[in-house]
Amino acid sequence: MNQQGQPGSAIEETLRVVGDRWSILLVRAGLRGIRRFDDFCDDLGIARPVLTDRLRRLVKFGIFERVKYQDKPVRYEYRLTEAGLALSPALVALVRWSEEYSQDVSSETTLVHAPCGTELEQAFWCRSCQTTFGPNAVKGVGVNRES
Amino acid sequence: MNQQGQPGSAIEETLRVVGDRWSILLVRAGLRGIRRFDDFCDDLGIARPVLTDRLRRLVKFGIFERVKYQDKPVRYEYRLTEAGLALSPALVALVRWSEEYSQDVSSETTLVHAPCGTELEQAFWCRSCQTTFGPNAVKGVGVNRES
DNA sequence: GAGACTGAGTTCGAAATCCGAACTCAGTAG
DNA sequence: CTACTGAGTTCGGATTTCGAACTCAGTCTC
Repeated sequence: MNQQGQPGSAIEETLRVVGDRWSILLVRAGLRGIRRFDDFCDDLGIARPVLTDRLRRLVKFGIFERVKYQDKPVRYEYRLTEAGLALSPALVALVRWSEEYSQDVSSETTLVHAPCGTELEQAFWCRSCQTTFGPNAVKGVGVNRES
Repeated sequence: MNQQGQPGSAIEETLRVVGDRWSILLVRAGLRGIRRFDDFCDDLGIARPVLTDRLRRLVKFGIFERVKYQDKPVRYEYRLTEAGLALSPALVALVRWSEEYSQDVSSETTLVHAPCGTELEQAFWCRSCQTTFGPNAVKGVGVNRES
């Protein structure tokens, strides 16, 4: 799929799992506390067969886990794993982008620093330099073009 | 599409544009300096008709722009707009997640702080508190579950 | 103990997308 | 005149997606 033996297959792999219209929305729903099949279904308006498939895939890749939460009629629910929770920075970045650049929709500031209510910004942090910096100082996504 | 009149339609809108296997990869390619139709095609291994469609959509939503770069035979190329560049935090978050959690692939650390070479971390920044903080202190994605 | 209900899925056929391979079309180079 | 390039289009077949309806085990209500 990637012609030249370049690196970068990791995201391709990841996007194959998470790179569709629903998966990220499912993670977001998970973060909002939704756990049960029908609730995902109602909340997102996703078709049931698709939901079945996505959840199975997300479980397989360790983003959700299927947990029995009751015995009498055996019932399972889906919870975000640690790996799933770890997707939240990506989610936050997307939400922020949406608010800033997505046309049409009313862009209200919804993401804030909980303690103080200020709109948050996102930055990269270097623990050895003890500084924050922006995307231009990142090497590896590709800003180092070698064309 | 969203049953209850909840907020959060902004990301849905965004994911309808960017939430497929190729669009994010296209942005990443753009960041790596790729600009021309055939180069996108070769680099990603994407089918031509799909590439045509994706680029058109991304242009329509202001992520790429179609720029004439030569006259004799008129030729156009695709460049990331400011909005497109602004997707890089999301991309970085995804790459980082991939490196850390994606199974199988060799996870080499590819994202570093360019000046010093240290692996970067990602944080949220509050300009009024002048601090960085993690996802748990964010209000709005949903970490404030009310269950 | 018959009927309705619940949660978590399956099954179905129609509609939309995706794919690779081959084709187009304008302009250039030899 | 022929070959080549860049940027697409066209084609038919394969794969996904969809909504609506169905299943199935267990439970609750009378």
